[in-house]
Amino acid sequence: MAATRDDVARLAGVSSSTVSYAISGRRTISTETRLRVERAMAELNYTPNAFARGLAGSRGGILALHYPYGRRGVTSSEFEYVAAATDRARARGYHLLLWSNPIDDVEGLGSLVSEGLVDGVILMELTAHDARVPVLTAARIPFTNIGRPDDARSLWFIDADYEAMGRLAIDHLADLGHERVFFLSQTIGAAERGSGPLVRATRSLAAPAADRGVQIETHRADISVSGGRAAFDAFDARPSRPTAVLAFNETALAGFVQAAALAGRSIPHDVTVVALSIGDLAADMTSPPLTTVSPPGVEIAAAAVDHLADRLEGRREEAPHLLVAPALVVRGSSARVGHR
Amino acid sequence: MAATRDDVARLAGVSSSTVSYAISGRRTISTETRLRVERAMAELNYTPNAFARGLAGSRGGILALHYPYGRRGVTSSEFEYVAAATDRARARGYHLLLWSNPIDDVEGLGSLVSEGLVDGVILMELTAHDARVPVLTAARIPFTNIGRPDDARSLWFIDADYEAMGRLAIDHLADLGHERVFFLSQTIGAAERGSGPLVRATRSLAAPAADRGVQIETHRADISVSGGRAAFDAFDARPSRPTAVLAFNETALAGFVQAAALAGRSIPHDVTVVALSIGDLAADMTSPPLTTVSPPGVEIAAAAVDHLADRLEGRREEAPHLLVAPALVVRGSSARVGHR
DNA sequence: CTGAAAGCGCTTACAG
DNA sequence: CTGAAAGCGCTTACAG
Repeated sequence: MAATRDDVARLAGVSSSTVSYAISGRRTISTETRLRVERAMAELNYTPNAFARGLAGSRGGILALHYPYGRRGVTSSEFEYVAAATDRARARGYHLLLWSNPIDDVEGLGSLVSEGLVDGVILMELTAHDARVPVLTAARIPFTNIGRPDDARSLWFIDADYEAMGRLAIDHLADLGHERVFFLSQTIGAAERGSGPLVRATRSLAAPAADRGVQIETHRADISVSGGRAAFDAFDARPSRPTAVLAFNETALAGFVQAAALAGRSIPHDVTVVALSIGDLAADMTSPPLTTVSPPGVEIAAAAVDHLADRLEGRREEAPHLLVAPALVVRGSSARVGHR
Repeated sequence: MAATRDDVARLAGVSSSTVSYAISGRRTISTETRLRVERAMAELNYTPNAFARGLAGSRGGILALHYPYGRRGVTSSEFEYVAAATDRARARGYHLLLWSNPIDDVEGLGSLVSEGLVDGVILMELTAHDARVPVLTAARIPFTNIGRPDDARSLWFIDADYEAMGRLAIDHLADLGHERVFFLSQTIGAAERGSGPLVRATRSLAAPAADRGVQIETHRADISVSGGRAAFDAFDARPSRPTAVLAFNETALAGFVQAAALAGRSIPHDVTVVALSIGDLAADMTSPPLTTVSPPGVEIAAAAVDHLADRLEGRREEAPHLLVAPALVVRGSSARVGHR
């Protein structure tokens, strides 16, 4: 059915290795020969067989994007991540495979790698001591990370700039006159213990808060809508309430906002809400829409693919540590203290 | 580095073809031989090479999930789709590749297929006259569809049961006493013209509405938050307003809900809202959370993988047309007419 | 600038 | 029940 390289060679009147070199460009070829080969390929509608290429060559042109499954909080922006990575991979001439394991099943990852199917891996949602890192290192397969483990010195990674995120959020709140902030944080499960993002987001608030004289009161909510409702109850029960909420828990925030509305507390008149790491779509779903400080997920995913492709193609040597700046988008949920 | 089939054969003291047959089970093997082979494989930590398998055999164990990109409305539940498909594929012993093209770039799809990498394809988000269908048919590659084109007689597909969806929604509204319903529909772009879901969702309302004496007033909103705000203005400006909104436009609904809140219209006291085809996560983001009638996206994705795998493995003959029943989840946005 | 040939690691008839 | 061997369609040294 499908044409092979030999068919093309025959039609073009050259050897099959010449066809290969014409395609890969790995050795000089006369313009005339190249044209004959190209015409033959077009006529036969020829596409090289991916398996044969992968088996014979050192590279197969397939990347894997790995996310840990069974996580509780699936944020709504994740599909954009995946789509952006897919599109960028294709633009660079790669296929993108989706891989997923429970975060503690690293053997599964190991055997996937040893099938030899993929040239490199992109790891999503790194935890502080991510068990996937040593597995991929031992397998000697190139990989890059979205997020970062605690010890990332020799690793390639792209991460949100949490320090900038914390400062942006605190500055926005301080500029609006807020002096006490209720930090709607997350409970940490066994798997996420010491999860990088939460730890770094939390830490990033301390210095700017001190600088701006803002007092932070942390509440760890369950990653669930009901966890958010309970958080509101805790918030609302305080004799003297903070004037602003800073959330790093998308799912709980939904419950918090609902409970606030039910209790007759108006956002932003009675309480200002700023959300960390929430996509535009989700931010626009609530009324009022949420003021957010978020890293640009789509850019991060595309940049991760570029990192890995550059590395595989030998265009980069040293391991880059790329921090992506977040953006503050002021929507309707934040206002000046005492605003009416 | 990695062990090959020959290494295993040598260690087990058998021929390499025996190792292959021990793995595939395609011919009878004495228990003792099988055990020796298994021990050798375990000791060498052997994993078959995926490229060699794909090249030599007829099946490579890779499926592709294809979504059209550049669509405007990315719903928040799509990642769950993809994750569910990935997990099910892995459970059945397949890798899942993500493919994406602009909906009108069918040549791109054609050349992806002709690389021979994948055993079969799952098409997402079918339109009424989807150009991908003839391409895959001509390529003689097995595929199954999530959604369906107009002419789906000979195709394998899984779709939401729109008739059931419409009836469930209208019955719920009628049971609550609503007699006039504002249908928050979508504008249709060139690409989605005659898009299956919108047409079928719209049609599905007519019969039950007639049965229950419900009057439907359709408004086509842009798929955007501002489109939803404009829709609310149109809704609110009517001298005599419908008492309920039925939405098939997730993004616009967000704007509608915001505008309603701004205008001081309370949901569900002043207006009942029921949303079609919205995921649980998004439904819980608003306050109040939304009553929804939605198909179970995760089940559909997993079922599509099963269909395709069954077909590839010769377990099914005739093309199944599977309609998945939607579920009504009553949350806080719907109430009896005149409810206080 | 181009060709003939070995080899990648499997699967699967063909023999026995 | 098992083995020896051809072949899948490429890439890439090796020659010229």
